[in-house]
Amino acid sequence: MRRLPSSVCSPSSHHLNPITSMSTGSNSLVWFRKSLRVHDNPALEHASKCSGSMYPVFVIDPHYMEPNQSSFSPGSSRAGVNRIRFLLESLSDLDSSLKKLGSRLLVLKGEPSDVILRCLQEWKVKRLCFEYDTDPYYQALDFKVKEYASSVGVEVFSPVSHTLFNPTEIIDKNGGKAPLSYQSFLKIAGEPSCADSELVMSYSSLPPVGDVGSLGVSEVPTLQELGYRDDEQDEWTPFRGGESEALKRLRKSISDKAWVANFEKPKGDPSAFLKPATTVLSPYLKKFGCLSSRYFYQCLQRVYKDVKKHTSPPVSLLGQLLWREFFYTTAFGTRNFDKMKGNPICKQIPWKEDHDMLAAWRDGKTGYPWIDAIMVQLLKWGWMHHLARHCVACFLTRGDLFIHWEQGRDVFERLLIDSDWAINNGNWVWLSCSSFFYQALSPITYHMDLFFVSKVYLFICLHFLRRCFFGGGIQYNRIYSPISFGKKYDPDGKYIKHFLPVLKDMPKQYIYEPWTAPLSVQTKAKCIVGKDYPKPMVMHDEASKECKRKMGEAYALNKKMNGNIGDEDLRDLRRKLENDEESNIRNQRPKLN
DNA sequence: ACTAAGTTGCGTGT
DNA sequence: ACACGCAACTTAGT
Repeated sequence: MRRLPSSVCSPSSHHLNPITSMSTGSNSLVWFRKSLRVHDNPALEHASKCSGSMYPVFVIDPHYMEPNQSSFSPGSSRAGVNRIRFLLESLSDLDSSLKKLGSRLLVLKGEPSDVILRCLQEWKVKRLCFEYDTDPYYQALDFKVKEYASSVGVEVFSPVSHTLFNPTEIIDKNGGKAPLSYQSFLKIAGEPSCADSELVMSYSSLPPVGDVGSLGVSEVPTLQELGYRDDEQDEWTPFRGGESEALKRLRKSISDKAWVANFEKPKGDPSAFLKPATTVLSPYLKKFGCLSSRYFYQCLQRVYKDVKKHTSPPVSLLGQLLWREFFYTTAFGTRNFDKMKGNPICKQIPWKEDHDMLAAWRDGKTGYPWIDAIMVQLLKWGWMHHLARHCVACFLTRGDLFIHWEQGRDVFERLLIDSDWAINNGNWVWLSCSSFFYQALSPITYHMDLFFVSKVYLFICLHFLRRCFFGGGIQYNRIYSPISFGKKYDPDGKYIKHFLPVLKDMPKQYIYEPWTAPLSVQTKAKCIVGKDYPKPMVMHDEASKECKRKMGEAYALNKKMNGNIGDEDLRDLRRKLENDEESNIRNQRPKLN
């Protein structure tokens, strides 16, 4: 077995009690939450060093897992069936890996801190090991568990191993604040400690599980045993959960060295679904930790070493891994990160509350096939390409509907198999132009040293100065078109036809705008717009113009108030914007007729 | 006060 | 494929 650097254990190393940590021959409990894997799992490794029994535990938390019939799609109120299934597959895979090593996974049900406390008592555990977690839910839960454990003399080992960096350390290095731009994050973060350390990838055997007593331990349950139905939908996610699947997928991705070396995120095709344009490693990395981010990092570095030229962050594959780190750090270092109100880095914007519009977006019934197909892919697969997520998020918020990003966030959080608290919230804040939205200058800055050479460079100089003083443009003006964005990748609409079969016979010149097709064409395609497929809920040109205007006013107010905007200010602005909108419509009406 | 720098748009033209 | 006009920012650091 190979050792890890001690730095990975840092956040709670002060919990190492010199008296209890000497108690060899005692029992240990490894509590799995994320990190549903054997490889590079420091909590498991530490627990396995006990010379008594080791109890590997997973707690089924009713808070997340209680079936809810009144949700808009099958699942619990917090998770769709796709993600619950993905979790159960991950647990089964973990259980079978543990069984091969002479152990097994013990599944218990209940409020996790209650369950863990009972386990500690019943099994006379002396060492409790679980991965450190920055999500607010686990911060509160873990605090309770640690309090109890230290009060009864149980050693707690809680290493940072979900991320490459320790968010606490990065925030400290940055003077107590989370860095707000990717570039500044990279500068502060530097090299991760796993860059030159050996990771523990496997074991020859694990300590045996002791007597489990009367605590209601079970095997990994099935969907049906948990009370879910999966016969209500014809298509489900093609992605299977688990560490074995994660490692298989990783090996397949990195075996194509040229593909890894040339990976550039903004160039991927969001409409590719038969063979997605990205690795689809996110479900394995993010939510359940079936794949170690540190192992992935080392694999990428090995590939980069072997090739002459490769892309770099932010667009490279490594760049994607570091985006995850960036969002974890920012989310951990920001108060009320998942809310607009009371969030110091979030613009206060008078978003609309409109349940019907939200439901139309959520159910894939906006009347824009590109948007609806993406939302159907979310419902069916629990996964979409990153840029496809951008399109629907922009459409819901600042692009067309002007609905609150928190409501879109809730839908994603429930349905995505890779949904992750920090990354999901971070991306919604970003896409709604509520924070971190700055735009780089063009590479023309590189010509600075040539300014004096000729008239040509004088021109470039003037151009540069203009760009410099007036900036690269603010992003709320840059709206993804629900018609043309998809078209440039998939002019035939294959993606739309797969996820919206009602449009499968619509000719390709109308597939992105079926309401423009003559009635004879709609009849022939057996798809009458307004009957078989909805009419567009807003006209994009007008709606996006309206949104830009509202964003402009909201930004101006934020600037004027220096970010200190109260409920009343926001209500007044909302009223003003709505009045303006009405009078604009009134003024336009005569022209339209 | 000033400067530097910040992940990924659209429509139109060649 | 690439270039241009569009409209005309905000923050952190000095």
